[in-house]
Amino acid sequence: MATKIGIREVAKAAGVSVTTVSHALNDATSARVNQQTQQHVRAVARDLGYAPNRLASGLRNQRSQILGLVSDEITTTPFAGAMIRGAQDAAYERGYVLMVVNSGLDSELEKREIRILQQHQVDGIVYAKMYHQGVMLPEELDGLPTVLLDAVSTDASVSSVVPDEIAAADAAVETLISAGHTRIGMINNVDDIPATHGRLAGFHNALRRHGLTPDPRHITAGVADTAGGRETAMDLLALPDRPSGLFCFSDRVAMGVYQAASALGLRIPEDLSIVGMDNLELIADALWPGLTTVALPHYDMGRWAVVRLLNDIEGPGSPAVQEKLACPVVHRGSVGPPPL
Amino acid sequence: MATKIGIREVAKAAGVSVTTVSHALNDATSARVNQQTQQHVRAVARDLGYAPNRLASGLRNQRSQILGLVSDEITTTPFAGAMIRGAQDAAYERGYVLMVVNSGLDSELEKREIRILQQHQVDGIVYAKMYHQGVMLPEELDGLPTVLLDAVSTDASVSSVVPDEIAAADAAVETLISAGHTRIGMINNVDDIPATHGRLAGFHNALRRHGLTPDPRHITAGVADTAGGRETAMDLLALPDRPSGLFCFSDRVAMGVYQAASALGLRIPEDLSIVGMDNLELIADALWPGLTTVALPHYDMGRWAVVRLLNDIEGPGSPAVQEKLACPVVHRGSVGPPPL
DNA sequence: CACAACAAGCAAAACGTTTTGCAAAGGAAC
DNA sequence: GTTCCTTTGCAAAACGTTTTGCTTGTTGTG
Repeated sequence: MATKIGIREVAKAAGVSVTTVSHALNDATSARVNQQTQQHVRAVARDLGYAPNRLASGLRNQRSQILGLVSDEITTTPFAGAMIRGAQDAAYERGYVLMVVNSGLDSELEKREIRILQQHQVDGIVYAKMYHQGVMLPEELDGLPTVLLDAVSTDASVSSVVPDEIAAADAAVETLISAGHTRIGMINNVDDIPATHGRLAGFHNALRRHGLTPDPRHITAGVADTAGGRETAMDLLALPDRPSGLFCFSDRVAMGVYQAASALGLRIPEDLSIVGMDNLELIADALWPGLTTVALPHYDMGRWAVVRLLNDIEGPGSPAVQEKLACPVVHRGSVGPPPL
Repeated sequence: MATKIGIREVAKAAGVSVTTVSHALNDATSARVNQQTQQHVRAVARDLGYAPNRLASGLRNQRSQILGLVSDEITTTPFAGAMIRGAQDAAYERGYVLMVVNSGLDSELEKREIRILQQHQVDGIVYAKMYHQGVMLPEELDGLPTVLLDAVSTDASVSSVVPDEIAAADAAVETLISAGHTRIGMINNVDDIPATHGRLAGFHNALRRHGLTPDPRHITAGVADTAGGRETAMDLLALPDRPSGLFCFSDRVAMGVYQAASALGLRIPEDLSIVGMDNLELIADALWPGLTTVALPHYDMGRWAVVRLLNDIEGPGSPAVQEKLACPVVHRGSVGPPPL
């Protein structure tokens, strides 16, 4: 293998100094090099297949062009992938690269991993959670540009991005209302997390806007998985005046409702309309009929976080913002007009 | 903020030279520093909160302690997360960190991303695919230690790790046989990928070992998603001498079979036993009854790939190996004795 | 007592860039 | 023909480490 070619080799081959090569390649610095030489140097560099050593330039510039992404990743959902992909795409577009680290629930480990990222001189950190939650930032992040992804901080000095849970639930329920439903129920989660409260609020908002009053017995909650949804739905659907439309906390819960409906001999959407939430394609697309649901914008949140972080890094000073991203409704086949 | 503390500051504070600090901290180099001074230096370093700059040491050592992970990530499954987590855990244990990059199906983009990883001087690359496939390595990887994850290469000089599809399918079918089934069918995939052929082979192996001959009409194939599974199962289960046990190419297909069974009034597992494959918890755990299936060892594969890569990097010379990892059966409730 | 051997520590070079200050050459103005 | 810009280029310093000689004491051996 020929000796690794660095800027020196390029300089020699082009018959100029390394200074000139550097200037020619990073045209930024004012016209300190003539058009012709620049062209020439670039041609030579390309021919030689020169690729700058980013360790060296990072060292010199005090800029690594690396972003750290720390995540708890205890999830079995594909959400993590979408967020990371969004973040990575945005980073790529700006010439950065992502260093990914995950620590599960071990906060000691998390701290150690953050320190390692700092040793690698990351220019900033995306602190990601796999579901929308409130967090207290570990103090090792002090002084490092940071953006929260799918989480909000108790201290408001750091930017964050989360789904707009309220608007999302509102839109979900609106879908049922505009199909003609008036007796609408909800199966909520029992955990004390933002999604639980936000989605309930959105549910109420939509009904109120249309002058509908929900029957309290139609607003239930259970463990937010399929078994929980099934059990909760069994009771709810056994009611003599059961709702004709049901908003479910999540697609997994909705799947449980499908099972309960099937067990009770109810057809979807003829006898019961259902809207889920999350757009977990693995489930929403697989159910029969397809589940109408509202998508959590994981990819877009990942993107937003990195864009915001890079803006903070490259032009500091803008005040922190707490962003809520819109959640589009995805129509499939689980909503129809109410039975007569 | 106090001036960033580097090795110089530690040296000054400890009253020794930077050389001595370096030696004291990386005890590797033979006893060139006295026990006492070492202790002292370490204490000072800890008190000052010294953290080495890895850009600088990487530059000096020609070792970045960074591994690149390039993946196509077009998947909506949680598999990617498990693989990356496995890889990351293994990397962490050896003091390395992962730089993750994903390119979808765009091979031009992939090449550019690999070049960027090289600019960051990654010590090696894990080349990951999101489902088991054969690939041709992009030539930009020449000369860089590389391991394939969930893929095998046409050129056998690079190590790789994939699931043992044949053994996995064999174990799945064995589960049905040992429950007493003799009329066993399979719904396979139609794509020309290793999983398709491997799982079919495993199916035949298990039957043959027990002296069972499958009815050719019971071996079918369809698009490997839930709708495909449902349609294929509709025909298969309508047969007068339908199988009593069914091995499905994937959990998604199995979910389609559940739907078909429900539509035809067949109970699981009383009338029909089912084994899936993938252990897609989101589905296998949510189905009712739970789906017995065989797990793809994504986490372990991620780990294996990184361990192997680090061994190649730190002690080169061992011949490439094509590893197949075992896939454990996960028992839930979809297998029972055959109907009388 | 002379001399070697060794332990402990230091100064300086190197890794591959970017950037600052300086120098040479050319042209314009007087 | 001198002075003074402007343009173009270069040499050298710097970023924060690690490592290679080299120097100084100290101890041990004959």
